[in-house]
Amino acid sequence: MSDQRYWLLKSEPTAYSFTDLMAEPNQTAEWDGVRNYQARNFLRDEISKGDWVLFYHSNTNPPAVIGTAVVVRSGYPDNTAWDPNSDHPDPKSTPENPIWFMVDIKGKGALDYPVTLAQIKADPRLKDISLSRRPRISVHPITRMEWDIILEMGKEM
DNA sequence: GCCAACGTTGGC
DNA sequence: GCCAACGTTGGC
Repeated sequence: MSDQRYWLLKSEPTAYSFTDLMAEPNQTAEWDGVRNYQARNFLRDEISKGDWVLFYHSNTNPPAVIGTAVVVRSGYPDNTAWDPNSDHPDPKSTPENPIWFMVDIKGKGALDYPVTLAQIKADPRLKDISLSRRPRISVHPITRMEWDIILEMGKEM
């Protein structure tokens, strides 16, 4: 709790959108289905309750940060991995030896305006953002400065 | 829908 | 443990 951290989580809106999150009871949902080891390590080891989250829509036009959320439960085993009826079953992961982890997040609010990937890439202050440097990971740490800049951009036309 | 980037798998 | 083949992500 003492070390406030900031993250960017990607989701394909056709699979799960920010609107879906805000429609959940208490605007809270499990962030499950991550099946990438680097992202898993962040979820298991680093994301903590109370951390802030930028919710990013990927594989859509345009890709953009669309809202904010807060982590309400730190990393714990992703039980959808051993549910054969889930969208992302992985029989190698078991309750005794879980491979995959998830967190719970609570949606806070949409930005006034989405901040597009093009805007992020065009801003020299954001040239080092993990989103640009490490494509295809669904969990990115961001800095407080990057958080502030993107939220500010989300209030402007 | 194309395809670049990169992670994962599996033969050897 | 190397690395080619294959699969996936995700911008465009």
